[in-house]
Amino acid sequence: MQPVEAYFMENYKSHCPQYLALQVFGDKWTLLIIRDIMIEGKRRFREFLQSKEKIASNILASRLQLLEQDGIIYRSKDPQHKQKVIYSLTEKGIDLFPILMENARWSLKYKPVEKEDAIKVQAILDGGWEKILSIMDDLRKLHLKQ
Amino acid sequence: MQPVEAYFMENYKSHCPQYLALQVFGDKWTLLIIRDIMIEGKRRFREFLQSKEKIASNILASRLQLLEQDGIIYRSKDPQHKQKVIYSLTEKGIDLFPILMENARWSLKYKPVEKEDAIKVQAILDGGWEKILSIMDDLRKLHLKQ
DNA sequence: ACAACCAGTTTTATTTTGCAATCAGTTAAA
DNA sequence: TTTAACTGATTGCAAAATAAAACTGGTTGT
Repeated sequence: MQPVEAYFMENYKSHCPQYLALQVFGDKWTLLIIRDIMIEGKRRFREFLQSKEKIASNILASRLQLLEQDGIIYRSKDPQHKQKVIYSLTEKGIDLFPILMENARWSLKYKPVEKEDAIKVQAILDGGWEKILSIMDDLRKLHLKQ
Repeated sequence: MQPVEAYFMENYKSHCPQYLALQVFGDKWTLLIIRDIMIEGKRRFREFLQSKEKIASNILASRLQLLEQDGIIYRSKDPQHKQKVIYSLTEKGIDLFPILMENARWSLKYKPVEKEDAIKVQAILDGGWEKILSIMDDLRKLHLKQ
């Protein structure tokens, strides 16, 4: 079996778009890590550990590894500090932003979202696709090496 | 503690919109059930069991129960067939449709989606919000009792 | 009466998660 | 130059969630 075929032949149970998406971020933590990168500006292991929801370090390590394997984030090392790692988004990762926004829209309507968050989200939603695309452009400038 | 306060005081780890959304559908199966109702038109326990991804009946039962508790679906009994149960979407459930569409948009771009599915999804995405809202209206006619 | 059908439940084994402690290497201060 | 603090993790263990298969009690059609 050739590599190219192998990619499309991966033993997925189905090739439904929902199923394929949930294989990547269908769990309690993955999108929270993406949120921490996109919204909170976090880039390092220790920063992710300090989120409100208190992810365990072994779970965090495994999720970061899966996200890297999936090509949603990439790791690079701080040249000044040899052991420091910086996590960045790829284009594929930045493209998850609209999903976060739809989640937020739904939560805003049906869940007890913190007032401060609600205001921020509403401002983006009011800006429509234009606003979302401009935020994604900002993320590109921050995360993609030219 | 009064009921109304109790709702807003639920012991969530945070009141971040992403976290609150993932508490409801942050797992491998929940959104696939919603997909089966919205896209495949499934309404009954046996139908959900027959999806391509082969959900186990105990998991299905637990997810349907959680979705009902969350007010995303409701159960009703077929008056003709006493033991038959019909699952329907609430407005809160129908409002998950845009999330499915954003998931699909992402998968379409980055994952090996089945061609037939890809064509259907693309047709909806080409229609923009107008198309999405009209599909949600169709779902309302089918699921919400007047 | 009997077989097929319905929505689940039970049982058991396996996998994943959560938590705390710990690790090896690197840097900064004394 | 020891020493302490910080870095991104890893390890061991218990608890919880999931998966697979068999099974249940009731209903319906023949």
